Formats: sequence, C-alpha cells, structure tokens
Amino acid sequence: MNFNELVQQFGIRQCYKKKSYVFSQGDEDNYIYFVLEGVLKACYYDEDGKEYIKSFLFPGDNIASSQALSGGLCSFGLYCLKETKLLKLSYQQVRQAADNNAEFASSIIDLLMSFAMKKEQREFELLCLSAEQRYKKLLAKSPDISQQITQNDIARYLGITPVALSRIKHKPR
Amino acid sequence: MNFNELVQQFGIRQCYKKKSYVFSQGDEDNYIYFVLEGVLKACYYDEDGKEYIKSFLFPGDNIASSQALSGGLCSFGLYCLKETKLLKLSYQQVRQAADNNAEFASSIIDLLMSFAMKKEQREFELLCLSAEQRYKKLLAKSPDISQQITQNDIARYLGITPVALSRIKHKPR
DNA sequence: GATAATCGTTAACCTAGGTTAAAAAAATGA
DNA sequence: TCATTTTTTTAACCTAGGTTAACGATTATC
Repeated sequence: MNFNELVQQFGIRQCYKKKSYVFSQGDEDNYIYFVLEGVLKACYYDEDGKEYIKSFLFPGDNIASSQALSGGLCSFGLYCLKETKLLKLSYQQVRQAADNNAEFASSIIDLLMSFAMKKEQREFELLCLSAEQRYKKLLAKSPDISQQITQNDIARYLGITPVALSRIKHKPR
Repeated sequence: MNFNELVQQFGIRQCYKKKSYVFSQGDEDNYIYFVLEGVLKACYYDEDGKEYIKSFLFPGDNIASSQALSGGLCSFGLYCLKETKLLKLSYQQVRQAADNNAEFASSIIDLLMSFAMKKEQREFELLCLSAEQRYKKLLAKSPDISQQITQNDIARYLGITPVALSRIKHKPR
C-alpha cells in the first residue's frame, strides 16, 4: 500500500466554512490534514488574546500539531480564511500502516523530512533576520500573498504588529 | 534490524577537539550525528560574521542539517565547545535501512517526530515570546545551563546581544 | 606565574518596533 | 445600494534591545 492508496482507503474528506476552526488551541486532535482547497492560518493566542501566526496553508500543504499527535494538546489552532476542503488521516492509522509497509513508511519519512526543512527555514528567519528582511523574503517567495492574506495577518506571521508592517511598506527608500 | 543494530553496524565513532568544527556552514554533509560526550553549538553566521545560535547539543542529543541531507548545503555549522565524541550515520544508509525494514523505519519516524516537536517549540518561543520570557523559560528547563555555556552564547541563542542579556539579568525586579 | 584573550557589566546614545488612537479606505452584508 | 465592519494608514509617544566603548573579572596559553 502506497501513500495514495492509504489516503484513498482511510482519508476522510471534510468541508469547512470560512471563519470556522478545524481545531482550536488546547484541543485533542490526532489527525494529519491535507489541504485540497481553500486557505487557512495556524495560529497561537496568548493569555491576552494576542494572535501570532505560525503559518498559512494553501492547497497541497499539510499540517498537524506534533504535540497533539504525541498525546498532548494542540499548541495552536487551525482557522479557515476561506471556505476550505481538507482530507484528514488518523495518525494512529498512519503509524500502523508505516509499521506494516516499508514503501508507505518511506513516504512518511519524506513527508517528515520536508516538514523538517520548512521548520529549519522558519527558525532561521525568526532567529537571524529582521522583520523587514523577513517581509522581503516572504514577498520574494510568494509575490501574490497580499491577494490572499490581509496585511494584518501577514504582520502577525512576521512577528510584528500591523502598524509596524505598514511603516515598513511605506518607509522612504 | 533495529535502530541500535544499525548504529552498531554502520555508526562511525569520531572524536573532536574543543573549538573544532564537525562541519561548517556551506559544507556538504550527509550524516546524522548523535552526541556521546561533550557539548556543541549549531550556529549561523551572516555576511557581517554575526553569529546566531540555533541550538546547543549535549550527550543524547542528535542533529543533522536537513537541507544538507536533502542534497543541499549545510545552512549552519556545528562547533565543539568542549572535547566531543560523536557517532555518525550516513543518511543514505539510514534511508536504505528504513526502506528494507519496517521496525527500523518506525524508529526513524519516532526520531523525526521528536525533532518536529522540538522545532515546533522553538518556533513558538521565537514567534510568541519576548527575549526575557525566552530566557526565563530556558533557565526553567535547564537550570544549570550557565555552568556549561557562556552568557555570550546564551544571548546569541536567545536572539539578543550579550549586552541585552546582561541587562535582563540585572534588571531591578 | 605572567600575559594575553575572552567574558560580563555598565553607561550613553540610537533605532526598530510596540501602543494607542483616530481617520481614511476597502470589504462585507442586508 | 447604503450601512456596517474590517483593514490600512498616520501620528505621537514609549520601550526593548542594538551599538560602541570602557573597565574589571575570568580563563587560557605560554
């Protein structure tokens, strides 16, 4: 059984309305999600209700809270910015399939490796770059991001306030 | 073949002097390293030579540059703060072993999942916490860190300058 | 044990980004 | 379409942290 077959057999397809949560911070949730259609944000809220955006998700992307998969609670919530269609796989089923099938395990390892690369990149940007450098890099990688995502959300993804992002955008060159 | 057997069979043991690099930023390096003895730092340098510390490594920890494993170059360097003994495994051998053996693949998936959790945590701290909150959290998790690591290096791990860390430490409460 | 190098602290000054608030612009909805 | 909500901009003021430099305290090195 390869990855696609697993998805065919065990994948659960679900639709979500715009402005709804797939799961919330603090939930239990043992699923890995694959985005089929739509746009989402993964976000943290602190005690004061302040929002921090971990990532945006577009068709083809996937996500899970690794804390929650390992028996804990979701450290972040997953929120639909547009009407969204997801495919979800139970982590237990994925692990079982991996244990019984080397080809499938290999797909999972590839998935986790690509996740590792993304996280390594994000850590690098947050640790080593200024907000302005992070903004330029984001624009370079996703030139049409502002068609999909509000500037407020882009700011919270960059780790700054919307006011600060507006300043960066209009800074005299 | 389980994980320990793989390590026994293919693991290469190596010793490094204090102040030496295991690999440098920009190198090719297809190994996964396991720390047996010693202390290391994984660090980035920018064009100006400014250092940013990705992580510290102690016995039991493991590391690899996921970019380099995927055919790219090491995005960071690995530097010994003390005389160090490492065990290294070629990623190609690991992947081959995983493809041929479900039990072993499962160990690799566990390893990658624990890596994912660590990176999720680090991303959260860099995105959502202030430097002072990050410092307190580090002290709570590793109360003896300042016995092992200089304050300069702790500052660069937190993403601030040594001067700023000194200020935080001596801030009137 | 003497000398050099590194580390930690302090001070003065600077800058990026936070906070609040208000107004303009844009998107959403009845 | 008109009204309402949300987003973006701008301004004034504030704070955390950066920069540079000096000095004493440790640590290494010979």
